[in-house]
Amino acid sequence: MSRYDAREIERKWQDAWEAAEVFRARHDPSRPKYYVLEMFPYPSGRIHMGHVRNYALGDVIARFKRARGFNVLHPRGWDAFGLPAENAAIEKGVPPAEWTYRNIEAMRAQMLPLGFSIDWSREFATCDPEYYGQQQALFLDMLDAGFVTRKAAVVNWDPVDMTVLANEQVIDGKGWRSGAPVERRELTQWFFKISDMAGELLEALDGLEAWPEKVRLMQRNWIGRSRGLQFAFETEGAPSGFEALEVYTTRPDTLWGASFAAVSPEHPLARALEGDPAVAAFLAECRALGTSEEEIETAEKKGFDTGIKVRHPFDPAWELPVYIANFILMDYGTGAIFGCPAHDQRDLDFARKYGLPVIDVFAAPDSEARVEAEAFVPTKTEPVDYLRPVALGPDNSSRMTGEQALDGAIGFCEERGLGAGVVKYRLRDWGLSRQRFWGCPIPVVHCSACGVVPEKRENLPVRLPDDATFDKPGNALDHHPTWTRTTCPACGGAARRETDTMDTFVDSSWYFARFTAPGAATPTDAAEADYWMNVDQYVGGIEHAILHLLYSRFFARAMKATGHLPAKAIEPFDALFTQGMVTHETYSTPGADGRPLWREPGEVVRDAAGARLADGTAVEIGPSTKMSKSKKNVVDPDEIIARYGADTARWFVLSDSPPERDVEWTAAGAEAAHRHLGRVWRLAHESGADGPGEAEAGAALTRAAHRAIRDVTADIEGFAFNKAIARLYELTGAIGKASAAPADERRAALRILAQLTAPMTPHLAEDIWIAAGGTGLVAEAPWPVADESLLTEARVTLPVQINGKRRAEIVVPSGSDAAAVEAMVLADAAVLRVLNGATPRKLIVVPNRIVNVVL
RNA sequence: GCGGACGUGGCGAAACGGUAGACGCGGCGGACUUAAAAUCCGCUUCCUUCGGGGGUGUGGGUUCAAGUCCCACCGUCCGCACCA
Repeated sequence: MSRYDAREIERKWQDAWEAAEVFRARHDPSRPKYYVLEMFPYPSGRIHMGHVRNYALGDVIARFKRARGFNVLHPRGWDAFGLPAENAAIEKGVPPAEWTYRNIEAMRAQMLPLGFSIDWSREFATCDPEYYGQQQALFLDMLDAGFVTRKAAVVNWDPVDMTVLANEQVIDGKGWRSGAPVERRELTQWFFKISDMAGELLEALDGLEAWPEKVRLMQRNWIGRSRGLQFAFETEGAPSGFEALEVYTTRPDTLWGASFAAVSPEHPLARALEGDPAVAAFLAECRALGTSEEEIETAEKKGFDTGIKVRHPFDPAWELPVYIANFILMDYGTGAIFGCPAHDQRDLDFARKYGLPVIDVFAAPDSEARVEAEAFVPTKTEPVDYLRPVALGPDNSSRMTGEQALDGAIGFCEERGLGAGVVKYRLRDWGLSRQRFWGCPIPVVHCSACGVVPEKRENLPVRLPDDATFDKPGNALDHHPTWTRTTCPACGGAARRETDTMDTFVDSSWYFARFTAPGAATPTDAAEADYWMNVDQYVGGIEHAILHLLYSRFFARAMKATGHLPAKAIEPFDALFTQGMVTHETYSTPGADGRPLWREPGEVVRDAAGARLADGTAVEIGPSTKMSKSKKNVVDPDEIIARYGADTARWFVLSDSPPERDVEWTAAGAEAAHRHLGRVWRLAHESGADGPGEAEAGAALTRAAHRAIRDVTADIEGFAFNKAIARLYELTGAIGKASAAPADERRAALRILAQLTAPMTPHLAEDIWIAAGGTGLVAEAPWPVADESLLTEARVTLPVQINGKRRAEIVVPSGSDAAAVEAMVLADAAVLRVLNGATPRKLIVVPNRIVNVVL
């Protein structure tokens, strides 16, 4: 072999790793474990550069920790249930299981050449009956333990996917997957009672110090804690059963500014009035308006005066009208509010429209201004002057912050029995029922005699049928001729299976625990879970910042409560890293209809002057965006591996940007990465001069190698992989220039380079390790340790600033004390020239760094 | 509107409050070659009268010293939002 042949090298070392079972994770209590996990992929059929980056990042950590002496668990599986498989079944007639497993085969075949240090013996797919059967067992345990409930609920109905969506899966009023506007339907649904855990899930965020602050903040906002007053208005003229109207408010301090009350169109009171044709017409109008929050938000505020009155809690003689209003959400608080137009823009718009009074409760300090067109809504931490406080502030003044006023108002109302301070959360229960075929069947049966009955544990898994047909819309399980027929586990009579399957977020909420014992006959194995949990480092995309991570945190708690995880695992991910995307320039030529015609990078010839097609057509270069099929700015990992090898792809996605930021894939960058690896290969294989060499050059090289050990180690630990790579470029350059160094020292430096580069380019590292006289596998070699005595230079160059401007530099022995440095500075010719006879007022000497002369 | 992140050469980016621009891309020059490719070496923030002078979005401030800390503003991106 006379040049760098990535393909041959990579195949050879992958075989060697496999033969030695280097990456097989074995329970070994004598060694500290380290569990590194990347978010598992959906088997769409092809891997993309985003996968390569995600797994390259995780592999650096896994290989580094292994070299540092940890017993590393680095597994991979497949998030295999979901709609695309059913869509394929509908469109192409391929059974979902066949489509899915075929995709898994294809993607695994694409992944293996990348040489990730995965323990493939633990691989599973969530659609394996062995996995989802355990998930069913887990579900039954959670049902027994009270974490699951079944309730009639207004649900988000996706009319395209024909399924129910969790609130969390509705984005801007549209289904997160289909993008179709969501409709509202009432169904009986299965729920995980995650809202019961809202407070705990919120508080525990504080302990997740190795999570990005951004993710913790997003979860905090999602859980949405608020404190306020819940109280009941006494009603006048309401139907029987509605003598009181429960209201929740976060601003009880504005009660003196109340001018109306309003209920949601879905409020029971509104429904009770629906017999009135006018009410019915208004409610119909509200429903026709659409149900997305976005539509509700942008619609004109409309209300219907019910004629009912409520008494103001502070003054029974003061009556407020009760409206049904289209902007009140049933899901938040009690679905009923009081309106304070002066301090809420929605209420103000509403009051202006219906001629209701606007009563100022507070104003900016010392301001005479009163609310006109815009409501006055200061932050709750800002002090304001209360014109009519419910209670005075802490210092008996009417000037206080909203928070102080809130405390005072809650206290005032509680003392008089007018209401209670309560904490509410925005987080709602997690609806897990899906009316789809390709998911984990919910293991219960419906018996006409016994009602809803859990399936017996010994009958698990409740398997999906292999012979479903997809010629009708809706749930193929419902259409199956025999699958739904079963016997009741309680009475033995004829019964019908539940045909709802589970949200795929359930599958991904515990897979990390299953990896600790993928073959166990129970969901987890206590000893294995105790040894391997928690995930020490989780790596994935920011798009999962809320749903997947919140659900997993909930599941971990429920699994602890049901005996499936140890107490330490209630927060399953000790550290989280969210990586950026892989982007690429976009290329387009003018299309016939005036819209851009997107061009693949392969069609485009790019040079300094611009870009054009092979036939010379000018190509417009657009901004670099996430690689996507629609814009065709996609680079296929297969092609890159075929042309340059896996190490080049790995090196490039790690090298150019910090991992949390987006990285732009460029053809020139990939070329450069490959060129560098070729250079490393040549350095190891070209026959350097034998013989004694020059001791000084050897010493300098050895020092450079040990500095690289120190720096690369620190950079990897700090996730600064781009900086680690910069240090490796430097070390490579130093070896290349050290042709005069003794051969032994040169080879020692090459072995250090092999070890330091192994997390990024593991195949090439093995190759140069052997070439430089290493024994065994780098993948099994301990991480090198820097020799402290080699890290300091004998002399350092200190810049000398005069009044903060750099004017000279002096060379002093490393570690010189301040007095010695001062003397040298004051004797320096360049310094004396600038001083021009002046006497410095002060000399600041920062040892080994800098000197500043102050005049 | 609220919350957060960010703003540094032609580009991707470095920089415990201590020489701004490490490292890479691109560019320029050179070596090798009949030539090219490959490879290697050097230069590459801007201005400059070659002495220097300016420079990290803008304007202030703190400090011996500010890309870094503080205040205000401008811009970009992300998250949340008629949430009572």
